[in-house]
Amino acid sequence: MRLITHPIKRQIVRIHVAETPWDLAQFVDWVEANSTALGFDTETTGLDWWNADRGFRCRLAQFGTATESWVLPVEAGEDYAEAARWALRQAGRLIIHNANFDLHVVEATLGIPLEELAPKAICTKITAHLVDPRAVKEQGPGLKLEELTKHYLDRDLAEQVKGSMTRIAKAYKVKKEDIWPIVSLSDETFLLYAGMDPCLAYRLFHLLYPMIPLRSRRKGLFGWEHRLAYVCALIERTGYLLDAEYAEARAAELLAEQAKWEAVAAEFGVANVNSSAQLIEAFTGFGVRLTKKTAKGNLAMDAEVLDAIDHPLAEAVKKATKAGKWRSTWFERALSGRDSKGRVHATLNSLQARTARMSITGSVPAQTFPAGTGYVRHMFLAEEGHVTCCIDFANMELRFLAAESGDPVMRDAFANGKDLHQITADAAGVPRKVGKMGNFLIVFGGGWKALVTQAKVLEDVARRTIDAFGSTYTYVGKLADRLMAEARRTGFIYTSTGRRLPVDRGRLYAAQNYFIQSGSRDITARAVLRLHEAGYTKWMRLIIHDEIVFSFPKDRAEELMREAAKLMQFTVKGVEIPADGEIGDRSWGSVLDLEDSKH
DNA sequence: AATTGTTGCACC
DNA sequence: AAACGGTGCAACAATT
Repeated sequence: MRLITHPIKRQIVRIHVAETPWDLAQFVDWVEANSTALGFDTETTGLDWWNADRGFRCRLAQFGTATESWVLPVEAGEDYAEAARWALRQAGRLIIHNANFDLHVVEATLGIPLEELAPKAICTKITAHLVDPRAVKEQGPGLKLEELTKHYLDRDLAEQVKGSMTRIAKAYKVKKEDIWPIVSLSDETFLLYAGMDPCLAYRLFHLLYPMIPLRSRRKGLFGWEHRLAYVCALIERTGYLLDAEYAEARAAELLAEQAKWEAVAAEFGVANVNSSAQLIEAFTGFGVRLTKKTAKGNLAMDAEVLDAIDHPLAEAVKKATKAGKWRSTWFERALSGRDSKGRVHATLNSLQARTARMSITGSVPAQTFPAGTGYVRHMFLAEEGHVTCCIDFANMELRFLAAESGDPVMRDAFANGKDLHQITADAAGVPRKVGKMGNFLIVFGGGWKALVTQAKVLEDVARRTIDAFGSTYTYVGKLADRLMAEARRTGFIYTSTGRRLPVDRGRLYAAQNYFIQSGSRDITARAVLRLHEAGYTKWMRLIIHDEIVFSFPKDRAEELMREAAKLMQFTVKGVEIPADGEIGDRSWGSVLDLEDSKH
């Protein structure tokens, strides 16, 4: 056994590294003495846990308390893997940073199912988010283990740990992302880094849990965020069946399109259509006067600028960059993320944004798939004998606003099927489209200036629309005032689920948006939990803000859709937030085609 | 040569 | 008086 010692906050941590199977007897004694709760972490060859049948490996499994940890080289032999399995089952609680990842790793490489460990897992990322959801760039503590260590535990240690893998990668002369499969299991720095992590997670949990606001705990947020994360892990594990033939055909088609327009750009002397610098030079040379600036004060070269330029180069650039982006971001990304069974596994970050909104990352960045067309979504297939079904909430954010503000005009509009956008438009004497934009702008916390740029209307029209909103839905303003007053006084607002959200004092107007966005996310979250309890998880494929995508057996699809929509439907303070479903053929894209053909 | 910052664009 | 909220990813440019 090898012993490495290192302080956290001047308190020595003893890291035990098992080197022979004989060391495991001592590990067993230690686990038995500390089995109530153990910090846990793994070091792996990468992030692609779904590739355990073709190269993905778990290299180390680490267990820890506040002052001691054990590092088991599970890659080096079945004895270590068996000991790790035993300890995982022995522990009353497992404290893990970003638990879903390690639970996937354990299932895929050590064979303990999610179903067995998830109920006793505690995620420090969730815990930290309930205390303070802000990222570092928002002047918050952040949510990564290193960031949390720096903010809450030991600044110097965090800096050291942060740099350690970069230094090892340098020594091996490889990129940082390529170091994980090759770093030696006897590398002292790597073992220190690995052995420290479960101790950090253990300490963070004990420090942070009491800091979760009482109101959050009373509403059971800690528990249901963990159950939601578990459902997301199950959905991630199932993955989504990819139509590789379709994806490859589209990728090829887009590559040809891209090449065609790049050739046109080349004729005008632009070698790289993605280079703003080259384009600025070329257009300036043609005598085009560029004025729009970027955030940093440089000349902008975006779609708006290009749209205003009447020159064949502008057209070619737009077409070439779009084809290139769609090819690489959607089709090639999905194709390269396939597992051995042709499925792709998105990462569903169940508690991500400052407002708690979920994010979807990895090979299926589904939240940003082009809307209004099935072109990209066609590559995702329901199972054999199944059809795709999409159920989404109707006007969730505005209905939520109507409910929480209690505004009688808004409530009446929704209760009696009136056209809310038309009501706003009529009150301002503007077209319905402008009224609609105004309604959504209020949700975002925007003002008349934003309406000018977005709706391309004159200043007085924009002012009139915003004013009309205020005088028509008077209770909305009252809610905003209450939230801003709370934020000004305390720096926070509380949502109706007991979530505490920090509001920057210089951007108090954002309080209303946080309240609506977060409350809406929590409705979707609870809908997912209801669906899970009713046995729908095996059919769920993705959760996208206010929409859930399912793969239903074809012969029961109608019945399951009706039942699922009923489960999702929510009533907030007497206001219904209905959920409506659509059934397509096998591909997700077919659901959109169906909608198109109806209109 | 690898990492970090900037820009642009896809969405709710 | 006015205040556009929240994401992820690719490519290029600048920095280390």
